[in-house]
Amino acid sequence: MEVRNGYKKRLWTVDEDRILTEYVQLQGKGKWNRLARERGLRRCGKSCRLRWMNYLSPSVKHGDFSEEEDDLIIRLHNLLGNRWSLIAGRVPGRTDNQVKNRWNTHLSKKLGVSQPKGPKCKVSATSSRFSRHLEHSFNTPSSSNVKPPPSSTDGTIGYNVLGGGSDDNAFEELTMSDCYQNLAFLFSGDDPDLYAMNNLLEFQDG
DNA sequence: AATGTACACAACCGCAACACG
DNA sequence: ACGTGTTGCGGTTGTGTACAT
Repeated sequence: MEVRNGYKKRLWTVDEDRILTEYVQLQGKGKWNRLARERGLRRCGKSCRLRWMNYLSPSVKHGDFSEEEDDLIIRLHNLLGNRWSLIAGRVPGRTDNQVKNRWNTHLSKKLGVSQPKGPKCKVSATSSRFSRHLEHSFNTPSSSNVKPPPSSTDGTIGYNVLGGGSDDNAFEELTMSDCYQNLAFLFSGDDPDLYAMNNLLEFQDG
């Protein structure tokens, strides 16, 4: 087994889980590096954080995905691309890792979607940053990642500019009905990313 | 029963952004 | 303004297991 940076890649033991859980119950989340040092865990802080967020946290739902969850993920992915944390935020009890795994192992095959290749089309993480990204992208048509909006002569009103990476799928066209279908159930929330997307679609439409 | 293979999921990595002194 | 430590993200890879041969 490979050992890097003094840490092994291995599954968490019951004891390690217990130590981590006790620490979070006492000290709260955060300071993951300190936890690893103080409790003598041979894990890096990032590993501790991931274990808590993806598995030990009481808010994490375990077990099979329901059809409703699958459907939600598919629709969100259609709209947002590989923005797993944002998608996971709208699938109650599921983490970004779970959603990502679900997509990669089940849903992409089910839909016959090829895995993205080539240069990544990574969008900044936070909502506000993403909103700025969208704004910037459409103010600067020469941007390497985002094509300028085409003229709307074919019923296309929006583009999935957040796509998973390859040029082939990064700008998947969304028809009017696609967009409305996707957006209708999403805009009950107040996510600024989706608000930005809504503005984009209005811009396209107008 | 032993071995090989495919699949699902857990865990790690690199990077970028953020927080704070 | 800068440096350092921390957090969060998406992509990738290792591990365990079910199934086939």
